Formats: sequence, C-alpha cells, structure tokens
Amino acid sequence: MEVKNGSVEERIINASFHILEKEGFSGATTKKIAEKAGVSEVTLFRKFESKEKLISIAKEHYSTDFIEKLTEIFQYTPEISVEEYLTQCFNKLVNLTDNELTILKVGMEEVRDIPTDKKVFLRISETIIDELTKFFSLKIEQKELREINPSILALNMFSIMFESIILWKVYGKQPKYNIDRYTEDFLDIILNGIKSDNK
Amino acid sequence: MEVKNGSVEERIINASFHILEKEGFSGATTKKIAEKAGVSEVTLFRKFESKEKLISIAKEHYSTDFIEKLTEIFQYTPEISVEEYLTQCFNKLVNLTDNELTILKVGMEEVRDIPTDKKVFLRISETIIDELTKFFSLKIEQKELREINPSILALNMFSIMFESIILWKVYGKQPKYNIDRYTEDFLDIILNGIKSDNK
DNA sequence: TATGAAAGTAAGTACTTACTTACATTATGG
DNA sequence: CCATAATGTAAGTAAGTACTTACTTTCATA
Repeated sequence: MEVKNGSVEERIINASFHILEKEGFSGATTKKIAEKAGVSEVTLFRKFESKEKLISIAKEHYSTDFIEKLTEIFQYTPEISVEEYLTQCFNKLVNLTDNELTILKVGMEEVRDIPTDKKVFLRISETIIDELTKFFSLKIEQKELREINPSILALNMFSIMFESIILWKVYGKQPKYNIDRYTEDFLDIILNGIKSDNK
Repeated sequence: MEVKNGSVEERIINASFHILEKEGFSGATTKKIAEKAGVSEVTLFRKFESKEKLISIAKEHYSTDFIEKLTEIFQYTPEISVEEYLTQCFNKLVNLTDNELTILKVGMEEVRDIPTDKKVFLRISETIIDELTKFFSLKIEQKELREINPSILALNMFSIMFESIILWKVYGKQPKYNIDRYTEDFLDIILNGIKSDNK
C-alpha cells in the first residue's frame, strides 16, 4: 500500500497509531480515530476495509520506520572499538524520543493473536541481534574479543540494553543511576567479567 | 479479600485468569468467565462488584503466587558459588510450566492504565533484582567477585535471564541453542568478560 | 463552466457488553 | 422441617461498536 505524504490515508494512519498507543486495540474505536484524523468515519471505511487492517497497516508503517532507525543506530565501521560502539549505541537508544519509542510500547502488548513473524518486538530483537552478531564476529576476528559465541553475546547485549529501556520507558520504572554511570558500569562488567582476580 | 479453597469465588477467579490469558482484558467477557467457572453471570456479579475489580483481584492472586515461586528460585545459601547459583536459577526458570508463566504474559500487556506500583512486570523485576543484589553484595564481600556495582550487575543478570524467557515463552521466538549450552556460554561471558587476553 | 472524484451528513443495522431486576429453586444447618 | 442464604433463570436496559446505505456537498481540473 502506497501512502502519499499529507494524504488523507496518512492522516488516518497517524491518528490510528497515536490512539492505539493511548487506548490499546479495543479502546481505539473507529470513531475516535476518525475524529483525531479530522475525517468522517465513513471516509475511514472507504479508505480501509476494516479496523483490523487499518491498525495492522499503521503498525507495519511505524515499526518499519523504527527498525530503520535502529539499524542506523547499530551501524558500525570496522575500526570502532567495542567499548566505544556499545557506548554510542546505548546513548542513542536512550535519546530516542518517547514518540519514537511508542511502537515499542505497542509491540510489547502483542502477546497473542498475531502471527509470530509479524510481532513487532520479535522483528526488533532479530534486527538488533543480527547486527550485533556481525559486529562481535568481526571483533573476534580482529582479536579484540576472545573466542566466545558471538550470537549469544549479541543476545545478552540486546537484553541488557533493551530491558533497561523497556523497564524505564514502557513500564515506567524510575532508573536508579544516570546513564553515563550505568553505561560505564555495565560495560566494565561485560568487558572485564566479574570474577575477582585473586583466584 | 479472603478466598476459601474450592469456593465459588475461587472458581470464578481461576476462570477469569485463564480467559484473560487467552483473550486479553476486552476479550475476557463476563459471560465467558461465568461459563468457564460453571456459574451464572448473575452469581459472578453478586460476588464481584465489577469486571474490572474481578480481573484485578485475579491478577493480584496469581502474581503473588508467582512472585513467591520466584523468591524460592532465587534463594541462596552463603556457600554456593556464583556460577552454580546462576546456573540453578536459570534452569529452574526455564523449567517453570507454561501455566506458571501465564502471569508473565498477562503482565507484559500492562503498558497503560495501571498504576506503576501495581504493574506485575515491575513487581517481578524488583523482587528479583533485590534478591540478586543481596547475593552479589555477599559475593563481593567474600571476594569471589571483584568490586563492581552489585545492583547494576543484578539488573544485567535479570535482563539476560528474563529477556530470553520472555522472547521464548511470551513472544514465541524459537531458541537457537539448548539450555545447557546457552547457560554455559552466557556465564562464561559474564564471569570472565569478553576482552581478549593479549592486550 | 461542467464533470467526476472525494469527502461529508444522517440515519440505521445488527450485534455485543457490563450490569440489573424480579422471581423461582436448591441446599444447608439448627 | 423450616428459615435462610446461595444460586439459577429469564428477561431486560442502556450504551457502545464496526460497518453500511443513500444522499448531498465540495472542489479540482479539463
């Protein structure tokens, strides 16, 4: 489906998404969506054959955008050090606006009804884990990292970085430390391990 | 609210919860709940003043149970090694039945409307992180671990262990490795770090 | 200026939902 | 065995919801 900039379709899609975030699927009524988009409900149904399809188009639209943004964040050049790369990634993640993170919130709710390969959260996790796996493989090749399983490391790093963000931005947990302190400490843990030296 | 074993109230609460898992809040109609509980809808409303309160009682009930179970899993004796402890915890987590994990699925959906201090996922995370923080503090005191920030380490370990479980059991991602392999590898990473030695 | 597409208005359909009322039935314990 | 409490049945209420139909208005453009 091609959606032109500034078109009625686009306004409806945007409205759907913002109402979806605030009200959830069943709370996002076609009436509210039409109102927010500034069109009549009839127009909405002339453009989209059902509420279900509209919502799924809106999700698709926003999750594609978000995944693109994540892909940018996790891009790397071969020279960058692991520490620098991970610091940068995490800082950029934390600086995403609430608006940009909306899709994450919406994705966390998809615990049923949606086919596995369409679940936003799974698509996000796969994208990031793939990118991280490639990066860590390179760094193992370059001998900056020792011979560990790169895809398990990638899953761990994904977990650490995203779980903080999810707890904080999706579920509203107040963070205990400032970002710089937190980043420094978790990188120290991952880079150097936790065992004491005198053993 | 005291709910006696085998009482009508209990049957209604159980039914609510199982329908809630399969259908979500708006799909869990009082009609379905009553039917599943084997009572009439009228009885349901005589026992609980609204659907909303019923669901919140059911969630409270099941999340308290689950948190108790988690507390058991994360208990420790002062002698146990970090490696052994974390291995045991993760194995026990993975062996929780789908039924026991239902509340986690239900909790992941609570991205709005619910006051922060009642969100199931936040209560779970706080319980585990507290317990892990105490454990790691002890192990730092005992010099098994070096001087790192125990609560950041706890958050990291919580993230690694739970994110795998959530991806797998809540969102349906197929795991790439078997548990033993995975456990061994992520513990190696955390215990020994990832930097190559020759630097 | 005439035409056709896109939008709106008003009304309605068919269904579902949480919750209620009034009354009948069953079960239980003193 | 009888009074009382717990449950069921049947019906209904009031509101909402996705979606439709029929007709009118707006507006760009050829």
